[in-house]
Amino acid sequence: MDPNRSYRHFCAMARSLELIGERWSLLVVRDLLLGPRRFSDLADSLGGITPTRLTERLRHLQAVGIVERDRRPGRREVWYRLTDAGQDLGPVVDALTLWGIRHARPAVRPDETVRAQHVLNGTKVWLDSRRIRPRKGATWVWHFPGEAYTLRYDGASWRLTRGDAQADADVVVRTTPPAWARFLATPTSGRRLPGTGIHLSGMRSAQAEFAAAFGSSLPPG
Amino acid sequence: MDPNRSYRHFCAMARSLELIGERWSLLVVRDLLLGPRRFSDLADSLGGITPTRLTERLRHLQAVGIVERDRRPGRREVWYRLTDAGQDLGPVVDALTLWGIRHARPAVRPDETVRAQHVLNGTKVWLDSRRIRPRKGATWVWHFPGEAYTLRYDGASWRLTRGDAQADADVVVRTTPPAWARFLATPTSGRRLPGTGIHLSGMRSAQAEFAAAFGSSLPPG
DNA sequence: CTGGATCCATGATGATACTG
DNA sequence: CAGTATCATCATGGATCCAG
Repeated sequence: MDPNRSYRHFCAMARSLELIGERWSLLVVRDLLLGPRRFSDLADSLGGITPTRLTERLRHLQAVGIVERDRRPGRREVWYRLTDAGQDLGPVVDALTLWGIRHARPAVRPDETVRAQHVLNGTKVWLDSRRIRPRKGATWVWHFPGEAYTLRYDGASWRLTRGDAQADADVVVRTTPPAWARFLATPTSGRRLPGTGIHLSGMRSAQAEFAAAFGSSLPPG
Repeated sequence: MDPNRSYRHFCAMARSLELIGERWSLLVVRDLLLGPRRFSDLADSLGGITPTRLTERLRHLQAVGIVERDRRPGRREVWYRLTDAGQDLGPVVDALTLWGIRHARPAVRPDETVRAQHVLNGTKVWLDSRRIRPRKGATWVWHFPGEAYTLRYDGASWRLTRGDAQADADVVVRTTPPAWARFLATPTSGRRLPGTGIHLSGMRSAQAEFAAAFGSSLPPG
């Protein structure tokens, strides 16, 4: 088992792919980008990966300095998190995400699992690519059953975090991962907000700005 | 042989990786980013790939709309080039290249082939990441034995093209791929220009700007 | 329940040789 | 020049089991 098979090119991209080019590796990084996760969190959000494979990938990512393993004394769980080098893979994930949005037909397939984090990362990359630029600090919160995510515009780009921004949300979206996924997969011309399984709250002007960002408009009244 | 094995995630990045995540695929794209190449050009610049694998990757990239195959009537050669979707993978290649420069120890290994295109793409990404911003239109040309490459600053980022920019070069670098690779792999504090196997020409002020961009300075006189 | 390990079948890749 | 053919090896998935 030598996942480090070299391409033998003097090429920085080839070097990167020698470290994170195997199947699943970048998906593990993607799922750690918003913060530490346990083995079983990863196994769940990665869907089809087998425990063997996940163990192997985590060990390898740890060996090359992308992932750190954190076991607190007295605690049974093991938390995995990204090192600084791992966090620096964010732009790689975003570039692949943007290309996928543009060229890889992002319709929801019937047999797919839909995770909130993945859908919202797509939302973030899409907003960045569309140059959606509200006032600095604008904050939109998605409430899904059991979890919440926040997108905040920092004046230059959008930032995705896990959890609820509490009081300072301009818009709160209540929906489910599949409902929001279907909305994103709809061409802008066919989008309606609020829509099936999507409920908005917040000041009307903020809701209108939100809807406009996604190519929709609010119904009158 | 099903290179489209789905991850079954509703995730744009996973979609992308289903199309270009297999070994060699992104390296083929990388080598086509500067223009069409023949099968044997690719086999050469990709070094270790076997003909079977290269054929398979090209067919697959063609099937998913990233590569086009072009055979002129009466000609034996087949030219491969990127579609627009393929060209859009440029940011993915650049993001991986930048990560590799920062985190994947880009020293030249003894058994590696060093291709001018790969080294200069690293040079381009490095200049972009360092925010090296000369006047708009600034043009630096590298002359290697048998081939030439041009880097030009367009006011926002650096552009790499194959071939000589002819008369409007501000600086011309005469060197070899390994010599320039060793220069790039040297920490900025240890770089010297001109250096071993690296010869500069152009107005002295332009040469000084060039050297400064790479963290070096010119010797007095 | 968390975090694995093991076994086996199959898919993906590499090495080498050869062809129109 | 642009591939095929054949065979060996490596990587991955599926299923099952196990220790703390």
